[in-house]
Amino acid sequence: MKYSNATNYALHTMVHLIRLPQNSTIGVQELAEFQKLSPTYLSKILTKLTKAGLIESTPGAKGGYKISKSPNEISFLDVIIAIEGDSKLFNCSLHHNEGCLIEEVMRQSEENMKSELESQLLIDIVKKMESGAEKTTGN
Amino acid sequence: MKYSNATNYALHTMVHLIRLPQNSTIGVQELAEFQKLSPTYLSKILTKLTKAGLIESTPGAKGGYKISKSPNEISFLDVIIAIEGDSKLFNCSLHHNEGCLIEEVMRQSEENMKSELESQLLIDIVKKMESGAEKTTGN
DNA sequence: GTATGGTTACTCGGATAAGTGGTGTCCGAGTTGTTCTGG
DNA sequence: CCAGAACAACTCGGACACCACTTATCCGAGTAACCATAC
Repeated sequence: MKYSNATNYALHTMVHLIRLPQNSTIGVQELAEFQKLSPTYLSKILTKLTKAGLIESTPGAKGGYKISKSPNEISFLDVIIAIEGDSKLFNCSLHHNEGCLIEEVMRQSEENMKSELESQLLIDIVKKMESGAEKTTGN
Repeated sequence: MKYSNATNYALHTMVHLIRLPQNSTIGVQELAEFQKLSPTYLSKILTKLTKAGLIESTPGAKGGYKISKSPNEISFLDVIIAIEGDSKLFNCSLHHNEGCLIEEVMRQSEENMKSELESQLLIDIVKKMESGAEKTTGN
């Protein structure tokens, strides 16, 4: 069990977008270049983020992507669900008479993780980065 | 991101083994039958549990599997690591100047989940099952 | 100068393919208990 | 009755195939800004 790399790219992209001056857009190639991955693949990820309502795209020349919601409404969990989907991590395939006790425990542990991810906002990361090391552009 | 089915099978098998009378062994086919999966595949899973030191096998006729450690020392996390491995869920592939802040958050949320799984013991599930519904064999 | 058409710079989405890991089967090898057989 | 061999019931491990998903590429379509040309 691992997060897909797409989740990694999505999170870094979101942080990058939040750091942008408001209402300015940025193209796929520029986003791809700074993460050292192909623009075509990144666009797939951006499509998912768009469908989740986290970012929005303006087509045509001078087009690109920008944040759709207010930065302090976007949590880690939002981005992760946009990429990974929101299906449960564990599903008991056996058919029990009633609820599976094992599944209950697994679900509880999953909730513990998600509640942490839900409380962590991307804007906090950005603030830390900008206060911590100003000289480095380090996304 | 999902747990593999093998983890599901492993957990149910462990619970089943714990419910067995002490020092009695049970064969693969019997374990496989009650979970409705092929013995050959289940043996792969049992091999992993054996290597993790959770169960032990006695070869030859009248052989089979049994719990290796005391039941109240076995947590959910032990079983999960035995099957899934103990690699981190999230790895930042970008090379930053220093530690990745995103990775830090992800790691923290993972720890929240693991600490829950570590505190939950299989024996607690067994106790609940035996006190709750005695008529049903249903694990 | 204004309108029209073409070019360019983008996003969008489908089709496709390689790579990887989970799932599952097959088979041969090793081990131990049981049974059979010869003395 | 006893010893040793054959057999059966198991686990163990490697090799292999299949399938699903991730990762990644290519290409055509749609859209909007920009530019050139003609009137």
